[in-house]
Amino acid sequence: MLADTPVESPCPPLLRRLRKFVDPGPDDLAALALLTRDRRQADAGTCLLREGDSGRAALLLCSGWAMRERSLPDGRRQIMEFLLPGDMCDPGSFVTRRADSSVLAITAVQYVRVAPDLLMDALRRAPGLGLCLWWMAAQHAALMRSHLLAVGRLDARERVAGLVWELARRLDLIADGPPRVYRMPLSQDLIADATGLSVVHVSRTLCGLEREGVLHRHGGSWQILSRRRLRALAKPGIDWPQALPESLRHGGSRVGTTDDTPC
Amino acid sequence: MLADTPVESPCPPLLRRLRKFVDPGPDDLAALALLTRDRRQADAGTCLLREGDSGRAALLLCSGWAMRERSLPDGRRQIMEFLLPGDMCDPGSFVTRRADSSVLAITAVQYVRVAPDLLMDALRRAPGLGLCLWWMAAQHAALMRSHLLAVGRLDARERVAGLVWELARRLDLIADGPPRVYRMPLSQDLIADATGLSVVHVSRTLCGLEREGVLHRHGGSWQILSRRRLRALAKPGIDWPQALPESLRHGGSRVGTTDDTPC
DNA sequence: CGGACTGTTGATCAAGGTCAACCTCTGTGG
DNA sequence: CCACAGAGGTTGACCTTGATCAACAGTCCG
Repeated sequence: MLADTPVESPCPPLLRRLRKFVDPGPDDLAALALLTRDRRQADAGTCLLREGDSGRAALLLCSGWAMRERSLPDGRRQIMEFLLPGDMCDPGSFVTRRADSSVLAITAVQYVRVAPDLLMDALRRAPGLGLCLWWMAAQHAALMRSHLLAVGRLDARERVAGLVWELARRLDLIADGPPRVYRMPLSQDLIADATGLSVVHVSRTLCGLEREGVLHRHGGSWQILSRRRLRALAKPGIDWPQALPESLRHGGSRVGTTDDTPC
Repeated sequence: MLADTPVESPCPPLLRRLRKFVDPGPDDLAALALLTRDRRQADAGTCLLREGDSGRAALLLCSGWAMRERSLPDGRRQIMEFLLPGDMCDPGSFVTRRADSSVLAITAVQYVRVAPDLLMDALRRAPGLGLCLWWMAAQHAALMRSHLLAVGRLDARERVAGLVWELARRLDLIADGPPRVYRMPLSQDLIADATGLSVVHVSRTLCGLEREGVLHRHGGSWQILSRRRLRALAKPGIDWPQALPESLRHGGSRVGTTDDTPC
């Protein structure tokens, strides 16, 4: 049985998230722990995965911040998402020939590189893990849709506020207690490329929000002064992330049926 | 064995796509056919899935066009994607409590509603089906990233050209021979909400492209006059979609290992 | 024939981009 | 200890893209 192999603490932020929303069984957790053998680290600015690469592997971010971006020959670029500790960065690459976007470390990071066959193996042994991945992928897709809505239809204030709100919420999820001050290693340059604005306008917008007493920045520390107003600005929030539906929870390795026979 | 249950032709466009890129085994195809029992149809304008709904089911579009959109209380909306015949519209809803976006029929459509346990069952019996879904999800995610790049960093001409280019390519994939004239039931209103532009500006942009001899419209028929120039405008194309990597193909029900024992 | 819907065109306006100067840190080397 | 460089941030002036408003032209349909 997988359940009693020695478990070296794999990735606390991820576990915290999964426990809260998906409720994986002990076998699944053990299988997950086995995936995290190939630990690595990288300095800020390093490219963990380059657009066009064919080296197929999923990345699991354990500490630090990273981002996924796609850029054009002329220098324009769009940041697709910021990756926080506990984020699994596309297992989709397994079924794809070349990466369509790059992943860059924003700060120094620790991460795990998961090879395809390792994951496939784990999936076969602990089917509940598949559910976890599926859930993460679904949450991720919803987040991408929020970004698309933001960039396509919100104005500058809303986009910037939305980004700050999103990141604060995501940090809440992986911290044990929601902090009053958030550490966010974001240059305005990054915010601009994530929101589709220019650096200058991001500066203006942030100053505006600060002047109105919505938030306060100092160094890399962000404080949300008016949760209410920030949230109101960050429209597309819906309730995110959502827990796995009841019918699928408390199942451990069970995959969504009502009968109790394992596998 | 599933392989010899009678197969009522399920959804030709989907099969065409899968055969070309994923190469599913006979068991997988049979399992797929069994999923398509709950056939339905809907008129243009009908809402197939409403934002906030908790009814969890995947939709498989068999004929006609649909779209996924998300809208704000004040009327702004963003179209996330257009759904063409053969598109599977988020099996992600299975692991989610409420839909974060709506799916609307653009034309009259035929579609299949796949219930969660039906799919879960099929996945257990024909594991290769999981690979198909995984592949589709990965392609879909890449497409969403293209949209995000477009809306965030491309100008109006590039966005509109990009959309036309994308749709033409996708139509090619599900047709047997690439047509010289594409039927696209797109009002400029839809194009606007998909590209994050205003209707008026879409009109101007399209007229511009037409004046320059890049494309030609008449009624719902679109003709690409200069493939080269349209493609050049539609930057973010990468090569999409990508076939499944060799190591995973020709596997039928095998899931990415080299040994031949089934399951 | 009249209305609804979609597309086109012109005039005007505003959100946000661009360019450039300047400022504040922080770290580095003399 | 100071001088300096470089990165990131702020501010102002000006310009451009695309939004908005409004009028009008086709087309479809009862």
